[in-house]
Amino acid sequence: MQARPSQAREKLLTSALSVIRAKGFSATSVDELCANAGVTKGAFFHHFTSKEALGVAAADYWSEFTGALFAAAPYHDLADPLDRVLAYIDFRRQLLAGELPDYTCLVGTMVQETYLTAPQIRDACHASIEGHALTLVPDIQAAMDARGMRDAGWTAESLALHTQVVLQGAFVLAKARDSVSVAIDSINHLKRYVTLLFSHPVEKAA
Amino acid sequence: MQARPSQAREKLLTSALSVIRAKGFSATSVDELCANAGVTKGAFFHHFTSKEALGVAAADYWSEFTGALFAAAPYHDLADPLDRVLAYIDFRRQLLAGELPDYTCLVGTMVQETYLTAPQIRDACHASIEGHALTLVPDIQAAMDARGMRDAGWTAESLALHTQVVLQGAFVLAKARDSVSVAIDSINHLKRYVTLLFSHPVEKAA
DNA sequence: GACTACATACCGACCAGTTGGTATGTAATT
DNA sequence: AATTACATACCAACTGGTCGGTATGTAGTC
Repeated sequence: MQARPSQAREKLLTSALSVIRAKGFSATSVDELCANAGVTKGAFFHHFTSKEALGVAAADYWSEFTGALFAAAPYHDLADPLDRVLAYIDFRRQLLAGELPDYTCLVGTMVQETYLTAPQIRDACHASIEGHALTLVPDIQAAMDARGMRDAGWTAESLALHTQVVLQGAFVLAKARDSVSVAIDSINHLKRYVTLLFSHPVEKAA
Repeated sequence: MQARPSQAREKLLTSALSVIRAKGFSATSVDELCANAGVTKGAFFHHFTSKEALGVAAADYWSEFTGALFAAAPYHDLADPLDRVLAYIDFRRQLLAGELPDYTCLVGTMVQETYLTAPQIRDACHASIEGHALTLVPDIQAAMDARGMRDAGWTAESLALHTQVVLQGAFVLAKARDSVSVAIDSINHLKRYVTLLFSHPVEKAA
């Protein structure tokens, strides 16, 4: 389909994932990205019309990457929907290995810098987070239905988003403390919350 | 005590709070900061040795600002420690008014960009978050002690940090969605969690 | 209270290096 | 020959930061 298969684009996107997660989007220069990827500036602007366009493409690339990662994860194999949700949380905790830039979230980092100045990047980050969160909704809803939780005062979607809130916040505090332990603690709190939600008798919404 | 009271420094710090929260630290230039504050570049570098030094000063300024805000907040007046913790969460939810840059956290935004490249800023951000979280520990601990919760499997400090995790994460998702509602939902989940933690019979740690 | 000595607060022109982006060329594939 | 995928050279604007200078104060001395 192409004269030469595009290697530069892939290399630039791969570099973008690591460099932007380490330094942030604004502080990452096009030159630095090119150097890290081992390509020239001409190649960069051949594949991306602007730095902002690369940001959008990087967020999309991140969505594909994480989509494949979680689709192949083992937590889907469990029979009970609540077990799957809890195993998802365990899986997220297991992912916290290596150095900070290796396990933090690209789109969570980018959206903080760009939500006002680059709406297209913000939208791509939003789609990435939202898309991932929505994969949890069917299991949460099934667990609620199995227990006849109708008027719980919260929705499956809001709990799915809350898991992402905890994870994003955990990354922020992990960066501030330069330590993963606070993130692990918070994920444990999250798992305890979900367990309590489904073990407690249903309370009437206020 | 001084020849002329330094107006430029104060104006620069005030500007820094709003501009950095809107655009991020890296994307905020010294020139822009000066223009926003109505001072010259000479004044900037008279008061701050570098842009990074301003970042540190802004984080410290933020700590003072928020310290005064929460010290004067009404949730301290309640008699029961658990009520104080829950009222703190309510207070945080009430603060989510106005536009996004008005209620988001300066140090949470800054630390994401600087945790690897500017350790001094990271440390100042860390101190700000940590210092605030620690103000919650005595009330949480008192609530635990009142219920004889010894081996709960979590500590007062970890729960205090978890509240900050939820808040920071809520800001991230609010920016991504350009909507405050997801933040409110997550704070409600947090309050529900704390309520459940203290209403549930103590479980043995695994 | 006038003079000296000095400190602080601020100004704005200027600098070298970097920024995102462009214009033009070339080599391989179809 | 046309298209794609790069490479090289280059640019105007902007970056953080410097520097000489000025205006305005305070403190001590006489």
